[in-house]
Amino acid sequence: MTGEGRAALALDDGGVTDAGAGLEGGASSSVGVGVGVGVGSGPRQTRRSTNTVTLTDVAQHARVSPQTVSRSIRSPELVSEFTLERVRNSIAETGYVPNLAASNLASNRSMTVAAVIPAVSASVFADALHGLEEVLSPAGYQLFIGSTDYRPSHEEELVRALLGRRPDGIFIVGTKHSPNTTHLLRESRVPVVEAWDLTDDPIDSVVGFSNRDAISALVQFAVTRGYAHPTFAGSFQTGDFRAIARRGAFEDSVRELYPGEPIRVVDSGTATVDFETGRRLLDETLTTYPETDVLMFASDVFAAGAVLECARRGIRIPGDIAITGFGDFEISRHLVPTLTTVAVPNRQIGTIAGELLLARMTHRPVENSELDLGFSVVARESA
Amino acid sequence: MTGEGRAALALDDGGVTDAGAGLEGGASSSVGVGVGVGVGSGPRQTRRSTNTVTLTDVAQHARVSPQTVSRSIRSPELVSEFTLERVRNSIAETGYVPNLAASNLASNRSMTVAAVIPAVSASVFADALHGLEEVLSPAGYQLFIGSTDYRPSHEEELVRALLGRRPDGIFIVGTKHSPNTTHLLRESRVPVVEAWDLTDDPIDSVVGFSNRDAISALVQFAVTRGYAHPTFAGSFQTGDFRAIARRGAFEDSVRELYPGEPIRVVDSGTATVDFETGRRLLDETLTTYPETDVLMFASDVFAAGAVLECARRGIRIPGDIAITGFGDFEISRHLVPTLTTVAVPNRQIGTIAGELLLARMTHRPVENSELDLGFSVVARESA
DNA sequence: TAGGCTTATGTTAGCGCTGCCATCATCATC
DNA sequence: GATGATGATGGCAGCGCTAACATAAGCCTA
Repeated sequence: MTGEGRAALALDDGGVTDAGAGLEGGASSSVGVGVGVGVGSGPRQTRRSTNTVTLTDVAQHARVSPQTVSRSIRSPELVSEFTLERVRNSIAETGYVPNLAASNLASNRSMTVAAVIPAVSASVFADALHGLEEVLSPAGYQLFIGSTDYRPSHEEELVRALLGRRPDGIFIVGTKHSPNTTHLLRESRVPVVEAWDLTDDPIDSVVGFSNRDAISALVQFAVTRGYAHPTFAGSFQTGDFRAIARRGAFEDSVRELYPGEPIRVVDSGTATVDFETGRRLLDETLTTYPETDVLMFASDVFAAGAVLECARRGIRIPGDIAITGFGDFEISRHLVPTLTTVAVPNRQIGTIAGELLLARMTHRPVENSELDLGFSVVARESA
Repeated sequence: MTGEGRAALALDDGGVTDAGAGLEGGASSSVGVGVGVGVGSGPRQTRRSTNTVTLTDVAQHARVSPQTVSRSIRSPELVSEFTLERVRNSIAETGYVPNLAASNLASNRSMTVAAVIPAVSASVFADALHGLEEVLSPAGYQLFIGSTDYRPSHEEELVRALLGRRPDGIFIVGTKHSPNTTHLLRESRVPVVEAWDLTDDPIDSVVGFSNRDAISALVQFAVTRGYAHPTFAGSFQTGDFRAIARRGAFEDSVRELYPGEPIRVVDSGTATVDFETGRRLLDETLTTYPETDVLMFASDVFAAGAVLECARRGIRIPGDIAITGFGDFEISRHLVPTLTTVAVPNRQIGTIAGELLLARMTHRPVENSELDLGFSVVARESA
């Protein structure tokens, strides 16, 4: 360890008080609107604490009615060229920033979409969010993100809080929710897209693929390649219904396709999805089920950790043991050996969900609101 | 390729119209509030389009005033046990979800924090977001996320839109912004934390580390280890000021520490930060600057791509060429060989920024609002 | 030139909530 | 028993904006 950067923490109580914000910047600001300073005669002093510029201020400055300013912003085609010009100048000169909370309240549209995901830092969901944003942002919608950390109890609380913001649409990962969550979402009358899995009983719309079928296909693949002793490894924490579905699919498939073969599953419990856990899962597999000839991981991340560990230990893949992953992350086609896995349309889940929501929110007809985006088994060197 | 999941797209106009949401769920809903359906005598029909339950509905149901319901939610300690109980029941029975837009408007606090980041899918920022959320969520704040895609023009537009939601705090990556963006943020009078770099002229607060010093330390490290011909590789697109700062630091350090040595930089331009680009950068380095004995990447992702490519080609690390990264991603300590890199407090940037914002938003005094969290060079096998 | 149509702007009344104050009952204090 | 302090609740107005209607001016047609 060379070079250690300076560090200087220290928060919470101390001497220096909050400063900084009150700098009263450049030339273009502050109309002469003397509100907020008890002007004397009025029946009661106004409540405006922050002396921000309002639509009315802009209207006065441009010598038009507030409504005209509102129109200039929301539907400029209804306003004459001349007036529009004046209003625009006033907006620039006053530094007006519309208060969307007020707009939301008055118009009953928030121009937001709420996204409920298990974890922001999981790249698969980040990809989907990216896709969502890509579609919604140009249409003027903003994304509200909440993460559940795979805790169903937290999900309900979160959904409740997000609904409080009156989003125009909701994107939620997973198709299994608590009864209350489902009820809340149904009652909200807001377009909802459930993602990442399929279900017979959607709240509204679904965009995903069958986690069960994907694993079945992978087991089928193992059969075709002649592997005799498959083991499944992953972390199956209570709230991660997709991982649990995959595990169930593995068990069923093995029963069906490997009659007589014992069902081997290695579970890391609540461990995070990272390379380290992949190594540990490999380790546990090798000691617990040394007969394993194909080790199927519930995520490419685990698989990658295992592949790297094998490289370190000199275990040959697929010679000594074959390895498969799930997700087709970018790393998988760069590993040595490259990783056999299941490709899943992460990004596309986001974009398609976004388009679906957009159609719903603008009351455009939607042909199909239960979309199976499919998956594909990607055969590479590791199996 | 085996097993191809079914797919069934098709959006936009078609026959079937929007259905689904209007299921009028379980037993516990709908008070007898006959609004929304022109009731006849009133001077004008009300505007309430969605017949959602309001605070007034709950109040009527509980036979108390709206104010008491509001209090029961926001400061229950002011309400008697008996009343509280009744109100809580009414809330549950009516399925009331508070409208936070109205609350925001009336109270002038939105209980939201806006986060402006270059890209959601970049794991470093996802980590910071995670940290932010971890701190803000328990305090009741929600996160509004906007991504700029490294386009400064987009940043301004985004900040404007986010300010429209009247966040109580703002987290923004980077310390270099357009004059307009800076002006907007200053004028907003909202606590702002700029992150991921340091600056002499912050808008308000800063939490980060010196990208320049980090690279200098790394070059210094290269000197100590006896490397003679360093090359820097990365993608330095226009809006990524941190990458550009690192590049500049590399150039300056080489001038200082390797007098007479030419400055070797390989630039992949606007290429995305992924393993593939890392491989290409390695390739370009080997052909353009074959004399390179230590190749320093602007990100661990590039470095990992290069390390894997070397494994494939049989290039020995650090024997034939030494490699360093930046960021200390999880993969770096699992690669073979493990990667020498610079550890940067991603997650911590988020948590510290969150605490800072929280202090500011609750008007607690803050001792130091310019925090250098430091970095550390992590020496591993690859160099 | 009256009547209707179109276009541009203004007026009014809330959207659902909370800040501020007023009110009223209860209790301790002198 | 009058006084004030305390606790619990209600009334009123207004946050900043927009839907819905009203109005005014210009234009066309017969």
